[in-house]
Amino acid sequence: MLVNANAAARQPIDGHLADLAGEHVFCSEFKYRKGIEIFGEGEDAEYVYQITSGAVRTYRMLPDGRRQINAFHLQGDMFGFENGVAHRFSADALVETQVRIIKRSSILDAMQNRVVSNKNLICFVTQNLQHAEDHLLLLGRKSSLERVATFLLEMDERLAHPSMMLLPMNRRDIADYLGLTLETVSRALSILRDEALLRFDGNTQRRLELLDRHALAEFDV
Amino acid sequence: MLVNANAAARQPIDGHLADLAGEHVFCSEFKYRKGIEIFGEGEDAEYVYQITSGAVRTYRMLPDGRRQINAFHLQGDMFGFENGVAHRFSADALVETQVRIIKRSSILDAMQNRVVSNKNLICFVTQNLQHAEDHLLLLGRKSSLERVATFLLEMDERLAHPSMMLLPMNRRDIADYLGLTLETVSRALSILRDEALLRFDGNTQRRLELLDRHALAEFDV
DNA sequence: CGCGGAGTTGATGATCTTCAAACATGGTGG
DNA sequence: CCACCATGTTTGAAGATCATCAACTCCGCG
Repeated sequence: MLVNANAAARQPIDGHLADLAGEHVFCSEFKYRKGIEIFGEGEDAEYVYQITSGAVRTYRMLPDGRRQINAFHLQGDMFGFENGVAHRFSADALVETQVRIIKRSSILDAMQNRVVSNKNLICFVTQNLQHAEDHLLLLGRKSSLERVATFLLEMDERLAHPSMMLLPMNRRDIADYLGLTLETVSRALSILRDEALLRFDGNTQRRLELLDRHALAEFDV
Repeated sequence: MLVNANAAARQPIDGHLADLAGEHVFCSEFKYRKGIEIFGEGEDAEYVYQITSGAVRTYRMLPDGRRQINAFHLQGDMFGFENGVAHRFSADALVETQVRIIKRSSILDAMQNRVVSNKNLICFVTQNLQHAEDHLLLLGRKSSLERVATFLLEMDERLAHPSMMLLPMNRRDIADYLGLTLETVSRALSILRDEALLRFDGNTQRRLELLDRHALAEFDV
């Protein structure tokens, strides 16, 4: 927060998770199959995670099954930071996903010994905060069309503006991220397609191309 | 907008802000009248703020006037932290408010010289993040009654469970915090009053007493 | 082939917003 | 001390948006 994160807004750290805690710390690589839980709400927050490939959703649930997805994490992103001893939300792999993990205690030790790159660590937490704050505006004040347009532009940017975008999540995940139902998301996408702002690749529903980013940005407010 | 405030004598402080930057840093005290802007979106993020008395709202606005309040800050809270050079939000005094301010650069220098309590700094950012994440769930997935009940319990806790609670914000502020309209907030409060979960003090609308915190917590999910 | 998961589309309904009116409150000045 | 006005709040009625329920299609896969 207090440090300048400038251009590399989406790049949490300079490359490797180990940089965060100096060269003294080991990382392990883990692989999760599609749909598998990486950690659950209430579990001990023992590790911090960085995605090397794949995609992850972090979310909270209400007792009656309502779910709010806080964020989708893609390649290079880190997640799992906690203040307390337990995770306050859950994380699942959206697709086959590979992660580096590092023990939280390693980072804490490293901090104690002043070998941590504090700037990077704080930048990362602040990025999560800024993303959450942007999302508050979306959830509190945007219409369904605006939410979907915002979502498409966010994914487009994070996937580096590919000509053909492959969404790693289904309609329900998008809906639970945007505070809508999957039907409303589907309807909004159909409207944007009918307005020629995007098109789907053949008969697929997850491979799509943004045809008019400028017009989408107007929807985005 | 520091021009509107009266500068008090420079003095060392104790409490969080001082912990953050060590004992070497000085703070000024400023006072803002009700409704006055403390800083605006896009302005240089030169200072960090801590409330000694009063209350502050931080918020973002869309071009057409829609507003989302991210948080209400009360006595002891800090706000105004940013990653970049500019504020990403605005902040106004809700009531007559006194704040301590410290130059961001002081904290940055202190970090450089390793005199900052890094743990505290990261904890602070993480606390903001956790509040935002809780609020995502509220905005994305809770009904109007649930939102208002959650809000009342949050204020109750932050004001240390007073027998009589004095809200420093009006209905519109509450609505813009909860992603509702002021009418919906008013209706929800009337329902909770009719159900004897709370009562207003006399004919006032901002002084109220929670009569059944347990029942409110059930609404809160 | 048939089955199940994912997505689309339509009809209906609930919740919340919008528009409007009435009332209360608190400060100001005659 | 009271009239007066701006601001804030409540309440009602009507309307819009989104959710729910349901039917159907498409595709992948055993």
